[in-house]
Amino acid sequence: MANTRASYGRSYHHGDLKAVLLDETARILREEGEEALSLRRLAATVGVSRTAPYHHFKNKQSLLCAVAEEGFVRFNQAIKSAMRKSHAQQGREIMRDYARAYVRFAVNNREYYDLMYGAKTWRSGVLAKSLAKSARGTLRGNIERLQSWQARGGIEDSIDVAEFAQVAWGTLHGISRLLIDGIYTDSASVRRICDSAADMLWHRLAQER
Amino acid sequence: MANTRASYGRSYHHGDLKAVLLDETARILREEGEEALSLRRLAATVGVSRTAPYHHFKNKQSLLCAVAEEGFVRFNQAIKSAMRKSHAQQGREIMRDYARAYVRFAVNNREYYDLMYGAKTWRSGVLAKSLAKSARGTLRGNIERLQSWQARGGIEDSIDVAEFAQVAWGTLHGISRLLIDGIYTDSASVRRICDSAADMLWHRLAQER
DNA sequence: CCTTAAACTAGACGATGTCAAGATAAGCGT
DNA sequence: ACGCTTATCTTGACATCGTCTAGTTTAAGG
Repeated sequence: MANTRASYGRSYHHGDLKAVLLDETARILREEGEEALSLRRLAATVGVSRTAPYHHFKNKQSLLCAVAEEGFVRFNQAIKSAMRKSHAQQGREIMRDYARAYVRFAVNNREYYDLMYGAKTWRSGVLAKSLAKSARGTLRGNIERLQSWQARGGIEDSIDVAEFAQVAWGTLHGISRLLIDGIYTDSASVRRICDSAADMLWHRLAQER
Repeated sequence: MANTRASYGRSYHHGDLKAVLLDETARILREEGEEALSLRRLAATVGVSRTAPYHHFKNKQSLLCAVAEEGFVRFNQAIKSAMRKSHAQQGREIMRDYARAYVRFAVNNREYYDLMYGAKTWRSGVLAKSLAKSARGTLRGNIERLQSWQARGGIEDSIDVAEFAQVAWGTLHGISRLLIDGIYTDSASVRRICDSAADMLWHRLAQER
């Protein structure tokens, strides 16, 4: 039902276990929350013994990291696709579309977003290497896009775009987290908050200090 | 050593268990991380049987919520104290001092901040009532301060201060989270990022769209 | 067809959160 | 001073969890 990737085989050798585990993990996280995810239950749901997952992932943490990595792929796709569809011309509109796409992804894919930027994921050390590459690749991409924009004269020279990119990231991340964690009172006004943040960011870019 | 609140009694009736549990929980979270916190170990450290804590807290979650609540108290104190000490006159400087104080608290008291705005805390339902009061009290206080400021002419009338307060909260929360979770590459430039964010927020307040 | 290695299973261990039932002692009215 | 009540603390027990070790099954390649 929720298996977008593969059907369950019935043989002793499952044939596709790794992919199915990734999908099912994401499903459980989305529908039942992090607390409800246990390797044993996961294995049982998928129809396999409790230790089978250990032949594909070193431990629970590394399974979660793999899911997170998939999250980064999906995130980059979502943003790229949103910006391709956008027919915004002015910077202000572009920024709004970006902010909306960012927050929309986070809210609609919280099971991935939680892992992508969760403390546990980032503090687990070893695994974080390829993760850090994914995440910092995204940030670096943003910075480079801003730099080339600045070179073409679209952004004031006095702006430190690296610093700006970090602030912008923080802003969108914070709004996303407050929404995901259910802390904002009125999640009805997401749109307005997003636009307001985007305008503020754009203002910062469009004029000197 | 780390017990700022009470000494351990030796009698059958501990005498001060609840307070000691709160302190020791915060200590473990700070020094060893969330993963390392188990009620059993906590009880053992404090010199009490494993089920003793259940006479003071319904379960693990409600212990954590109590710690979070203490976090809100400390947070409000920290901010108030910082703003009292600040001799900033212009809005820009005030905003900078506020941003610095906010992020500084989050980073220096991550064990509390994590709980205060952690998903688990907020999704645990029942307990959240008094928590929500604490948290939203803070937001409401900010909004009211901005409103009175606006009434006195310090802020453009066209600004929706409630909306602004939420964006500002998101921005500072996001920066704090990225720092706490170890996602920012260079946490050395915290100061610059904070100031940059503050300036951006102030800009938004100080001029019409 | 036989070997090798990948994929999977069963069993076991220690740790955890929490419930139920009992032990202790502090406080209070008499 | 004494007994009762009740808050506080303990031991025992259970289900669940992550993960290790040692075996079993099957796919694949020479």
